[in-house]
Amino acid sequence: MASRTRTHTRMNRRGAQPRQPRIKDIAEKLGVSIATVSRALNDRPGVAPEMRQKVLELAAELRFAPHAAARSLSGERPGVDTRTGVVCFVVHQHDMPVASDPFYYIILRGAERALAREGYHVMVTTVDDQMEARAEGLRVVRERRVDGLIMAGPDLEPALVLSVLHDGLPVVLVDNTLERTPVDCVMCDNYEGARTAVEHLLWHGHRRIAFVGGPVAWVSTREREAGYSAAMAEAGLPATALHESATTVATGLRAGRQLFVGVPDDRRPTAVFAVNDATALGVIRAAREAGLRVPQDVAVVGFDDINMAELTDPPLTTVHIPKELMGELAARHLLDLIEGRRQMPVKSIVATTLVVRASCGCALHRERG
Amino acid sequence: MASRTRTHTRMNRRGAQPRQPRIKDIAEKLGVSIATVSRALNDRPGVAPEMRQKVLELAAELRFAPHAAARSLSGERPGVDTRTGVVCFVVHQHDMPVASDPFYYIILRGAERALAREGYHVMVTTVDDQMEARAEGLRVVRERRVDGLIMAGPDLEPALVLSVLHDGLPVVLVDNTLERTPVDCVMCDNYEGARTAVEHLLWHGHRRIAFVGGPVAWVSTREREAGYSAAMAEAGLPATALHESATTVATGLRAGRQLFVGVPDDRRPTAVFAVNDATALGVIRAAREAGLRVPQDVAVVGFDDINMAELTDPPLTTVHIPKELMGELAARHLLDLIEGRRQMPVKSIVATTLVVRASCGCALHRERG
DNA sequence: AGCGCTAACGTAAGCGTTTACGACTTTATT
DNA sequence: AATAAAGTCGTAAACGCTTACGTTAGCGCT
Repeated sequence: MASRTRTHTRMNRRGAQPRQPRIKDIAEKLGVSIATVSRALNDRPGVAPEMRQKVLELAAELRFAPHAAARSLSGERPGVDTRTGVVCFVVHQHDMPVASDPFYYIILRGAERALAREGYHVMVTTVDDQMEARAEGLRVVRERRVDGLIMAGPDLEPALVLSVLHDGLPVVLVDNTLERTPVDCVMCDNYEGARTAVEHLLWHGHRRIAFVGGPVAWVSTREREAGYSAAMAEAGLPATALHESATTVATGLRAGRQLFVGVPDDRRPTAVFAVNDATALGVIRAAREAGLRVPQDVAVVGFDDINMAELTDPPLTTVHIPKELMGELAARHLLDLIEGRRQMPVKSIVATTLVVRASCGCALHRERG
Repeated sequence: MASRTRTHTRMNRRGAQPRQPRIKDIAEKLGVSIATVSRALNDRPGVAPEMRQKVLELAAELRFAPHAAARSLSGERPGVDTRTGVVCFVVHQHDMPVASDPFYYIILRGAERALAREGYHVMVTTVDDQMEARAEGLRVVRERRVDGLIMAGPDLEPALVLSVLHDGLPVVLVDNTLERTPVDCVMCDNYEGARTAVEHLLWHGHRRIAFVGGPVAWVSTREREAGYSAAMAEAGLPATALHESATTVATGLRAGRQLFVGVPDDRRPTAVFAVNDATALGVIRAAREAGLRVPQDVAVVGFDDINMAELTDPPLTTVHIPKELMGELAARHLLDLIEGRRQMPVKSIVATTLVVRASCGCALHRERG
C-alpha cells in the first residue's frame, strides 16, 4: 500500500500567504449570495446581465480560479456532471535495460497539447512489469477519479486495460490494440508501412530479405511482420523472420550476428527489414562487425523514423510514424468519449510514409555514394 | 478563459456502474461511525486494535480507495495538512520548429518514478512562448492546488517562476537557474563538462577551436561557453564563439557553414565544441558539405549524449548528462520542500562525463580508423 | 461508593462548490 | 386592478472526507 503518508508535519504550508479567493469572497464583496456568484461564473441562467458582469469583473480582478477538487466533489451526485478535468496517460515501461525510447513521450506531448486546448490536465503514470498494478489496479484511477485514460506501450497488461474498461471509464489505446474488445485505439499503419518498405527493397533487386522483430506478443511486431510476409509472398520469395525479446540496439546487434556470422554468402540475406530503428541500427553494427558494408553488401530499412535517423551512418531509410499526430488523435478520441459525443469505439490508423535515405542503397542508385 | 466548459451533457458517465465504495459504506457494514473508519484508515489514535483490523480488512475487500479530492478539500483548514499529492511538471517548449527533443521527457520519467514511489502523482503542463501564461499564471496551480512544481526548459519566463514562488509554492528548477533568487535547482556540471571536452580537443593538438552555442539567454549556453573559454584561456588561445537562436541540427548547420565556407584553411577551426549534440550533428553536416572530413579535417564534440550518439556518423564524442538522475534529484528536492524537511534552497550540480567516441579523432589515434 | 482518568467511539461542523427549491420582485396579460 | 408569468436572487443540502469535541463505559484508586 504505497500510499502517500501523512506525516506529523501537519502545517498548511501555504498558510503564510494570503490564500486564494473563494466564491464566498466575491459574494461578500458584492453583497450577494454564493449561489448567484456560482451561476454567474458558470454561465447558468437566472442572473441579471449587470450582475453577471460585475461578478466576472471582480473574479478577474481577484484572479479567482475555481477550486477544481471542490468543484468535482460537488458534482458527485446522480444526474450531475462529475468530471474532474483530468486525464491519465499511462505508459508501460519494461524494466528491461531501459530502452530510453522517447517514442511514447512524443506521443504524450501531442496528447497533452490537444487536451490542454480543451481545458483538461494530464496526469502521467508509468507502470512497470512486476508492478502491483495487477493486484490493486491503477491507484490514480481509483483515488483521483480521472475522466479517462490514454494507455500506451507494447505490452500493456490486458487485465489492467479490462479492469478500467469494466469500471466504465473511457479508454484509448495507442500503439496497441485489444482483440475481441470494444475499445478505441490509435495505431499507425504498420502493415502497409512494412509492406511498402519491403517492396522498396525488392525494387532494389533484393531476393533474400530477412525480418528482425521484437516479441511476437507485440502488436507492432506482428503487423509489421505480416506486411513483410505479404510482400515477400507476392514476390514469390520465402520469408525468414527472427524474433528478439525487445527492440533495442542490443537485440538488433544480436539478431544481426545471427544473420551474418558463419553464414555462407549465398545464404546470407542481402537486405534486412527491422521492426524499428534501434533494431536496424543494431543490425547495421553487426554487419560492420562481420565486415559487410551497408548498404552495398547488406541493405537495411527500419521503422519509426527516430529523431536522428537522418544523421546515422549511413542515413537510415525508414518508415516514418507521425507520433505527435497519434497523440493528438488519441486525445480527441478520448474527449469524444468523455463528453459523450460518441458511443461506438473506433480504431484509427494513421498513414505511415517511407522515408528514403541511404541505408537501403538509394544513394548508390543515384550515383552519389 | 480557456476553461473546461461544462456541456449540456450533464450525465454522470459512471452512473451505470456500481460506484466506488466510500467510507460510509464501510461504516455501515461494520455498524460504526464514519469517524472511526477514517481514523482507522489514517492510523490515527483512538481506535481499538480489533476494530482497526476489521476496518482495514473490509477496506481491502471492497477495494476502497479514499477520494483524493474530498480528502484534500477537507484539509483546507488552518492548521491542517492541505496537500493534494499532486506535483506539476512544467516544461517550456519553444514553438520553434519543434526541436522534438526528448531531453525533458527523460527528466520527466526520472522525476515521475521518484515521485510515484512516495505516493505522489505528476501532472504535466507544457507552456509555450506566447502563452497567456504570463497573464493568468499557471491554471494548473490555481485550480488544482498542486503541492509543488518542477520546472524545466531553457527559457522559462522568470515572471512565471517568480509568481508561483510568490504564492509560497515549492519549486525546483531543472536545467535552469534564477539568479539572485532563493530557489532550488538541479543542474548538470556544464562548466566542468565543457572544460573537460575542450581540454580533450586541446590534448588532440587542436589550436583553433570554435564554440557553437545557442542563445546567450540560456544558462546552458553561458555555462558551457564559460568552460570553453576557461580552457582556451588557460592554453593561451583565443576563443571564438558563435551564437544561434536555438540548438538544433538546423542551427548547427548554419553555424557550421559560417565556420567552414569561404574561410581560408589557416583560419578555419580544426575543431568545434558544440553546445549540444543536435548542434554538433549540424556542424558535422556543414563540414561534409564543405568537403571536410570529420574528424580528420575537423573534430567535433557535443554535449548531452543523446540516445543515438554512438550510432551517428562518426560516433559522436560528447559530454554525458545523467538525465534520469536529474529528474530524480529534482523530485527528491521537491519532496523535501513539500514535506517541510528543509527550508533553505539548495542547488544541486550533477557530474557530467566525457564519452569519447570517434568524432574527436580518438579512433584515429588508436589506429583504428 | 465516589472520584477522576483514559480509551473508544459518536456527533457534527467544515472544506469550496453546485443546484433544487422557494421567496420575492418586476413585467405582461386580462 | 388583479393576477399570472417570468426573472432574479437567497437558503440550504449535498458531494466524501477529516477532526474538534462530547459522550459513554470501563478502569483503578482512595
